[in-house]
Amino acid sequence: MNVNEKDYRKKVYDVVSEIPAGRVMTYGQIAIVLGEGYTPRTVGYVMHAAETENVPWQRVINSQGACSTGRMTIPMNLQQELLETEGIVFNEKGRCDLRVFQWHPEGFEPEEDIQPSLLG
DNA sequence: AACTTGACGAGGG
DNA sequence: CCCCTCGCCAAGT
Repeated sequence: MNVNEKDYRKKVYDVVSEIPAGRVMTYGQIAIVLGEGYTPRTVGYVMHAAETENVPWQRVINSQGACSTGRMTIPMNLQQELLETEGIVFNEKGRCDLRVFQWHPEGFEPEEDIQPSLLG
């Protein structure tokens, strides 16, 4: 039997559902985790419908640490406000520090490249 | 079936 | 740093 075509989106929602409060993932990162067939753009395309799904859609932001919901149906400040409620800090340019807040699923942890001095 | 449109991202200037 | 260009691929027209 053929697999449900909606499975393409479901896989994205599954990953998003794993993001804990107070952490974020980027569109590109999710595309890498899901592998072939997924690109940052298609992940974004899936996410535009996520507001009606039962997933923490607000925890997905762009690679610069900023919210991309600007001109869409969602007010751009709503996403940021929700994340700030979870403890994420944004600077005056609307960007947060991914070195601090980015979530890495199991099996996708980064190498120890991070300089502790940068976190202070 | 062809063309356009994105909640994107890397790289060059 | 900011700005622009190009690649990416599902969906809508």
